[in-house]
Amino acid sequence: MARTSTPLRPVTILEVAAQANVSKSTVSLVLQGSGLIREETAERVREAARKLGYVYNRRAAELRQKSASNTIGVIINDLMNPFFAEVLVGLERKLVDAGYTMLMAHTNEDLKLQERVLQTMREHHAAGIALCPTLGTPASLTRTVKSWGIPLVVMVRTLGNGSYDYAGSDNAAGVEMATEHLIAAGHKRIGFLGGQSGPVLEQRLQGYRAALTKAGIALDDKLVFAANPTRAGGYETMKALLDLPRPVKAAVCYNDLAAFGALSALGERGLRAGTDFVLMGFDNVLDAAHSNPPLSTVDIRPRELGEQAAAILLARIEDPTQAKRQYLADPRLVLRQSG
Amino acid sequence: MARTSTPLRPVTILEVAAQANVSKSTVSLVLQGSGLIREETAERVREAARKLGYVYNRRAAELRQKSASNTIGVIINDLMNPFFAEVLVGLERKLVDAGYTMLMAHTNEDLKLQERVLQTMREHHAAGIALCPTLGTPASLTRTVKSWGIPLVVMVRTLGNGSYDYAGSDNAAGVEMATEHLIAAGHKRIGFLGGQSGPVLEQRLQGYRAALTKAGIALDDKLVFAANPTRAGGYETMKALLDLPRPVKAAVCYNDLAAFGALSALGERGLRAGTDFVLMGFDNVLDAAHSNPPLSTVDIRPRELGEQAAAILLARIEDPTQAKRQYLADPRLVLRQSG
DNA sequence: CTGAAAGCGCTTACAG
DNA sequence: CTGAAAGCGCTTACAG
Repeated sequence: MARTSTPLRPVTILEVAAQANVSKSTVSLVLQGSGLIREETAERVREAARKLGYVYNRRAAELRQKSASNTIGVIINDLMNPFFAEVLVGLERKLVDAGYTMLMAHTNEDLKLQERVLQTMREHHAAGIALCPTLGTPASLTRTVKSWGIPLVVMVRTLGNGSYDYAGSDNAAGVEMATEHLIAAGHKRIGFLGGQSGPVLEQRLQGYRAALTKAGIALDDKLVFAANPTRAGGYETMKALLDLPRPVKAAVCYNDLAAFGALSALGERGLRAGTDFVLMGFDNVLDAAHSNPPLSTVDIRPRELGEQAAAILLARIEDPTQAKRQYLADPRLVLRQSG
Repeated sequence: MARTSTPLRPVTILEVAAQANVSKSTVSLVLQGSGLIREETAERVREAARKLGYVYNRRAAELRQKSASNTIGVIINDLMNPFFAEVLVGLERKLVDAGYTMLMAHTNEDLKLQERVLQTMREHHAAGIALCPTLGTPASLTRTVKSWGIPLVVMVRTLGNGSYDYAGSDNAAGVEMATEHLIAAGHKRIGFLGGQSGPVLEQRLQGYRAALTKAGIALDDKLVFAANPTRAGGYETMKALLDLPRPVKAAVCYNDLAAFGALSALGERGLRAGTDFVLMGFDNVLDAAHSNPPLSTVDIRPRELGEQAAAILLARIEDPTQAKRQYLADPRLVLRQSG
């Protein structure tokens, strides 16, 4: 009777060895693709494994080898933001290409949860961790993870001034470009919409201020509205901006998501972005090309950012002693309808 | 000298045992939270573990127990679609609450990749798999995974007529409601925009046809435009619809994403959804509340869908013999500006 | 090129 | 309540 697949008693290399008439060491060598075994024998082993429905037991192998697992932990703080979804896709692609599997966790800006998933990844012997840190993460975290012996790449948000592997974007330069673009179009009163306090907001705000300063425009605090970097945040702050006694006709947003919300608010007031009001986003998520109207924004290629983060992490796993690496996406203005 | 954290030689229960002056069995029992050990002893063990920086070695434990890992494989076909991102967030939340870690993979509609990640999850001894199948996945896959001894829940897309755990939505009923809403508003020529061929498109199209039939409106094939369920797809098909010789002023979209693209096309033509044209989406992703204008759509609560999928999978893991379970999100119309 | 033996870090009966 | 011993499925020197 043919052996049907019974999950009850998984096949081990011992059975494969018996079937192929070799010792289990030989089977092990073949499975690892060692060149030490005669091709004829190797084929017989592979045949036996196939026939018996053998499944490689990673845990046993890793335990014996005392090696890290082939998983990489990825911690994202806000998956609902398409920017992070795009980063994630880029990251994942590179990781599976390199033979890794992704352990994914979503922290939703919850520091306690972040601690927990970090611990879990440690227990899983993750080969590396890509972390987009929750707001409020202590700068010492990079050292902590290092002390665990796990390579780490920090993404998007910086973590203090220490030196660590990092993939992000030049936020200040990007927003400065966007702001300058509006200034060049003749605007003097330019709003800034959205963004939670944190390193990224600081950097982007700095770019905003730099552009104004260079143009000799005084900073007007009443024009900057912090808010959650969400559609809702952009929507509310745009309405607040439009309600200002002295009219404003231009704004740069913390990110595209906020800009989409702002577009919605503009529409609600019967205003059309690009003609009645000029608006700049930041990120250039896929959606920006097909919003209503299409969004002018600062392109930092989210997907490539994820790929670069993966490349840095992979290189670090390869060589733990190499110098720290940084990738800072070079911001590029992409002009569409809105601005 | 105090022991500093050296990742080089991980601490084992043997060392903890020595430190606490007990045998390693006792340590093991304490770590598992067994009530067999006197609290005083247990505390001494925990103290020793803490002091030595002991990290639980899951692999060794799982290997010995021959148990599944505490990971759950989640396979998503399109993370760029906020609908799936929301499903994922709901799913992940429930999973970590139950003490699991998520192995995440993105297939991007690539069948070969799906096979590969499924194998990987098998090798990892995933405790369960939540799969949103790639288009073209054979219906037999549910049986295959079952034969591996791994609980499976299928999400969103059905997989043949077999009986299996499933979480999705009542697509036909949802689109029928949306279409009826447009008919009730007096429209007779109603477009259908976007959607790749597959079970979901079939179901939604069926709802569209059912509503027309009930209202005694003849189906006009020239009004249905299949396309990728993306913003670009919605954008292109809306333009094609508007270019039809006989004007059309209403459409239901395959999903919200396509609807957003359609909104963009409408704006480009100087048309305002809600007044010049009425448009319905499907899904009710978060973005729908703040599009320009806010989108009327069919709410299937993506996040809850993910939570339900997790609940079904968790229940199956708990009791592999229980009857098949299905969750079909009950569609609800949410009317905003566009329709 | 192949086989016998030890051991990765845990858990689990089994005695005591 | 605690300890000694076996074993999970692999890999890795070490002989031959």
